Amino acid sequence: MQEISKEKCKLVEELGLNVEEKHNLPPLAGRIYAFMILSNVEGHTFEDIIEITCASKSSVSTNLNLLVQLKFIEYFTKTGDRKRYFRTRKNYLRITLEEYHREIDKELTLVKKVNKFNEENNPEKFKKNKNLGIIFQEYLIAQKENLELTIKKMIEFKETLDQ
Amino acid sequence: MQEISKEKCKLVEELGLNVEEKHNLPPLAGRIYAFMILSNVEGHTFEDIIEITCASKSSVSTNLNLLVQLKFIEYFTKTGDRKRYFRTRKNYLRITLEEYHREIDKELTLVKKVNKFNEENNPEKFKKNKNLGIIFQEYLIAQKENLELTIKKMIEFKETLDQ
DNA sequence: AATTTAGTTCGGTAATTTCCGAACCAACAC
DNA sequence: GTGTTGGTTCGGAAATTACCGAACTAAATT
Repeated sequence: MQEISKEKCKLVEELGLNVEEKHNLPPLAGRIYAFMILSNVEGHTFEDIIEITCASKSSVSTNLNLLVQLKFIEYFTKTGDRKRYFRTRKNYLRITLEEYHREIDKELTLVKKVNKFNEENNPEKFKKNKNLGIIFQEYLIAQKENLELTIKKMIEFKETLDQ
Repeated sequence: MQEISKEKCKLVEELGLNVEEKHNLPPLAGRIYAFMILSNVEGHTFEDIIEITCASKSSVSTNLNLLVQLKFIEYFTKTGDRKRYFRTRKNYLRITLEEYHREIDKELTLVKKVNKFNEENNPEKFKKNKNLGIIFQEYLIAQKENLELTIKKMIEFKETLDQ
């Protein structure tokens, strides 16, 4: 039985909501993941999660498995103990950034297509606005580069430390 | 009665989906907005939109009003004509960026809170991961700065041109 | 006054999502 | 074998969303 502070509860809700919408997860998955990010305990059991989230066994099972499958979390076991112990993966922040990267890439491809389309089909109307389209496109490129740089930084940092 | 190319139709769907999820709009609103972004006609009537989207009067009404209210589009009228003519606002790209900016800002505030929480409450576990949290935080700051720069660029560009 | 035009409002339905409970399974404990 | 622990699976309930049709309004037209 774990004691959880009011502060942590509030932060779990807030971070959970954010996780949920950034990664398009069910609310419960967001809360579980948020809780693990904010936890100092190395490994939470199935039972823990049920208590903390006040959700049913079935929902917790489904959402834990979803998070594992999406590689947001992982579990380990202890010899002579049937329970699973869940925790965030060590590289969960990098995973997040890599997802953002895919998103940006998709948006950039689309914006390029839109700009090209408007340049070809609506030259009168978009002559003046074309530059804005290009500025937008450049913004996305800069963002993508920043992402790539950050991902590289994270990998380097990790590699000098553990593993 | 407007003729719309296959290419445009496909792009409307693709861009519509993107708009829908980036701005959290109903699908129909996304498609309407996407269609206007890709249009060379200055001003589409209510009837136009119904035909193009194959949606009902009520849905079109609701979603057009939503888009107007959120300042994504605007309408003008012609003297001696009861119809409204809808089009994207001239600054619709800037509006988009400003929305992204609010989003990033929210995320940055949250990430700072999370980092602070973990530093204070989970020092053992997060000692090694703290730096990753900070790298993530710095990534968000860089992104925010890029956004601010781009918004400024857009405003400057617009000011030298019209108005 | 009656009709048409341009659009709004409201009630309800269909689709989707999220969660729950109950039944179930597999492994171990007694 | 019977019970308990740790968890999965499945059917359905509840909530939410997106859309539609029908009835409505308000202005213009005949």
